[in-house]
Amino acid sequence: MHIYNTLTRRKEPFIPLVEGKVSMYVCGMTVYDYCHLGHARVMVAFDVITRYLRHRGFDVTYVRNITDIDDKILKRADENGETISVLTERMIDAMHEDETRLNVLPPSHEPRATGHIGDIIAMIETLIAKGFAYPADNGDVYYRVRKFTDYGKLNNRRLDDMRSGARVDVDVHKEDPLDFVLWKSAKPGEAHWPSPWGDGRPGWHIECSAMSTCCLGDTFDIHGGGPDLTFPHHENEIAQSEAATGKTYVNTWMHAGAVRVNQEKMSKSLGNFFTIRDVLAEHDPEVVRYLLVASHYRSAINYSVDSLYEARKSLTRFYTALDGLTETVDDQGCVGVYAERFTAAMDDDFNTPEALAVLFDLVRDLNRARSEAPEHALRLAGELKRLAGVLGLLQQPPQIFLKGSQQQGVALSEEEIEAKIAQRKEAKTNKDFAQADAIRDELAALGIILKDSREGTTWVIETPQ
RNA sequence: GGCUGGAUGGCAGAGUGGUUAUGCAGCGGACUGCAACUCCGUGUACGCCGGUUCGAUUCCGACUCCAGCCUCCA
Repeated sequence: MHIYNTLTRRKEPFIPLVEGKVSMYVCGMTVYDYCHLGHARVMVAFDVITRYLRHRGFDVTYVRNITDIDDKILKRADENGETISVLTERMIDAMHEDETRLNVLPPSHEPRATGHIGDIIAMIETLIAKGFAYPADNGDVYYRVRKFTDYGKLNNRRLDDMRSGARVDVDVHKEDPLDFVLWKSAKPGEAHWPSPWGDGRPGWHIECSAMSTCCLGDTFDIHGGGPDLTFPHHENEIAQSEAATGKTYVNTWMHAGAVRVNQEKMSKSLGNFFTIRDVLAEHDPEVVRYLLVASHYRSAINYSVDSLYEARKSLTRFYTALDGLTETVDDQGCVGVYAERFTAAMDDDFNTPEALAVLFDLVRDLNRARSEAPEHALRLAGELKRLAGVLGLLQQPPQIFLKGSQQQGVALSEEEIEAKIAQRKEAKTNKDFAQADAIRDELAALGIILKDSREGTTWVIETPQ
């Protein structure tokens, strides 16, 4: 199995620290607002990774933190006239709801920054004791970047190049403009915790170092996150943790690709983001998940209504193939070639597009087998559902997907549609094809597509444009 | 300015030193009362310029363009 490592900028054989076990930490949400599709991308990417690693037999401990104390949270709570805990609890609930709808499994642990203040303070004390950090006279504690000689290794940056970029705040309290804050002193009225340096709150980067070490140990296998976290966040995490422990922090760094809109990154600061809940108000969650799985996790994806349409069409093909086949448990036999190809694709840095291509090949095989070799078709259907399940897809009953899930308003009830179909059957029996076609056209105008077969007539909801 | 990715057929999107990705759309055929679904067949693809090679879309170098990070952002 190979995974692309941001640190080395190449695919490497994946060898976990402890055979058969994987320790993984992913930077989660700062809970001051609803999650957008960029968050969905990270959630789904690492959900697929976790599911696949477990499918491969690894015992995965997946930790994803929640940042529940932060400048943006203070600001938003203040704007809303609510306490930070009321705000963060509401956003955490919303986040859990979003991920459940996207069929994202909960992480093994979901530590919160406010639950680890003691660990954070302890790590800062270690850094001060080792000379990697210093308290300033304003009550802040800063990390002494130049003391950590490996600083910049994740991003291939040198401190002196960054200086010339001149995009760093000059702060009279810092020894060096590039030093970053570990502990922020509280202004009057701000949420705060007591510390050896006075009342304050943790800086952003230190919480991840403290929580990951706390949950997974000084060194662990995989650290993941969004594309914009490589610098400075993950660089700073390395500086903090490796200075504090003297050990390698993380073996494999993984970063998801960006979600774009009109070729621009979807982000809070650009204001061009779609929240997950807004998108799910109009689209089947599985369609959104499919869209995210249909591209490789590291490549950028452009979000558009067209791309959702494509995703729905693809899922329709899958569900149409599964429709009417009660999957048998007997997944042995001569269908193993697909599992082999699927595994080969996923072993290669979680190549989900390739894995889906294998499943499409399986679908063709299945459709071909439907009439001539029904038992083979059943086995293939079972295999399709099993493999797609590793991607968190195709677990709905086909009819539920094809007849339109909850969101889509259909003008007729199922009974009314069945009545129309019965009328049309009557007309067909009487060779009144004009009448039969009129009924079919009438339903088609409502987005209901009829399919005749030897067994009778079924219907599905047309993929909305 | 520094750093990191990317540029594939109408669209989306993998991959490979020489042989079909896959999906959607298109075209031809089968099935059908006619359709839909499904199946069979099918097309002009690898940004640009050099280099290495018997042969490069795939390796190397230059160039152009796009995106991201360097400031809170997944």
